[in-house]
Amino acid sequence: MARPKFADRDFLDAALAIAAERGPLAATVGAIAERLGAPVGSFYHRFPSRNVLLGELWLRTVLDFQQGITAALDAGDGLRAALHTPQWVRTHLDEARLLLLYNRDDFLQGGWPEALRDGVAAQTRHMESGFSRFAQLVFGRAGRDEIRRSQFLLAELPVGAVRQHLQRREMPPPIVDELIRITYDAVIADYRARQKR
Amino acid sequence: MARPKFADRDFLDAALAIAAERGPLAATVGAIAERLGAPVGSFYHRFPSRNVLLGELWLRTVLDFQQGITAALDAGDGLRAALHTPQWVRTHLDEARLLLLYNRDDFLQGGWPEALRDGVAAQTRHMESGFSRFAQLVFGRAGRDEIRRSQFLLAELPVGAVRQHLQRREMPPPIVDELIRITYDAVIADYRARQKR
DNA sequence: GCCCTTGTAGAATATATATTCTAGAACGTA
DNA sequence: TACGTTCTAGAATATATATTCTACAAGGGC
Repeated sequence: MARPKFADRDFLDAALAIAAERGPLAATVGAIAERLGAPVGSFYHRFPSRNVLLGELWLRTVLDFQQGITAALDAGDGLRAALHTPQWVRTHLDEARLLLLYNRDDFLQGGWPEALRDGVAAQTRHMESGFSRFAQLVFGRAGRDEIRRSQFLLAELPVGAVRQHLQRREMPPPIVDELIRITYDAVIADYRARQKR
Repeated sequence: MARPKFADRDFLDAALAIAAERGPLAATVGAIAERLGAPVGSFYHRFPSRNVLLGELWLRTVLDFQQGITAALDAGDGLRAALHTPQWVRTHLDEARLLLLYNRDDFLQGGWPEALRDGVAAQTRHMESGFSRFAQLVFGRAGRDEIRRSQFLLAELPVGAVRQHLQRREMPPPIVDELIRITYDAVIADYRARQKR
């Protein structure tokens, strides 16, 4: 038995399942290895530390999530970008719990490992550029106020609307999309009305 | 030195400060005692366990928070109830971080202690009755759809709008109240429009 | 067939943290 | 003033968890 019996991927998936079920804290090295039937030695052959594993899991997840929003922005469809969150949550319940129910920094213990700093910084930039693009798209301008409204419509609003369902491990019902839609229209209409004054 | 040098309150306050600064996980018994200059023995004279301390801290905080919302509902002012969150956050930054940035069940480790179960259950009921009252007040009815909209306007929306500022430890700027107001009006207007059809 | 590389396997170790335990001090009271 | 209760004080203990270490096995290249 020397050729790979477990892949990096297996450990990441096991950690995801545990974190989604019982919170990131429960994703201990022991629990992950046990769920996979692997010895902890194998774990440390793949990952230098628990924090690196969790960090990579978080990054892989957030990248997948953001991809849908980016695609909607590429298509010039702001509303679809805002509605991406409930959509994605419906098909990625476990990943969504991990990503939307915990703060990035409480997810792993101690700080982010040096090795992933760049990845996190890149992700942050990508997110910020998303807000800018959204602002430009729906408000025609990306100043302080427009960016703030974009954060609200693209992130705070959809995540907020979806949270209680995630907590209960349920798929978000249609009313969630409806509330997002209503708010989306209202904030944009308000902005335009304000421009006239 | 035998008469009380430290009160229950002191431990709760120390725990709050640490939790607000570095997250609830950092509020270890050792850290709390150290911050206070108290020995851990004194801690265990007041509280049977760390979980009970954290639980009591959470309960005392949520009760204070809810009081303002209840008062607004008593006055029949739905918008003020929705705007209570940013208001309260401005004057209770530490408490707000603790309450709004973490899930109730991730806040303490393991489950809630038996001794506090009743308190938590009462709090849940109080919250639910708040949603009902709000629904009745602004929608004139408290059915499934009206309750869901109330949760959105009273909880998800204000908490979502305030979150990024809490994470940065900053007071929410006026735009937050503005966004809440806009959304509030829009969701209610939409509901009324829907009634006519 | 022999050896080297890559993993498996799981015991050993280090550390953090909650909790318990033993000693002793101060205040109020008889 | 002697005593008991209430706390302070901090050492001792138990446990969970990350991480390291040692042993060995299987497949591939020589």
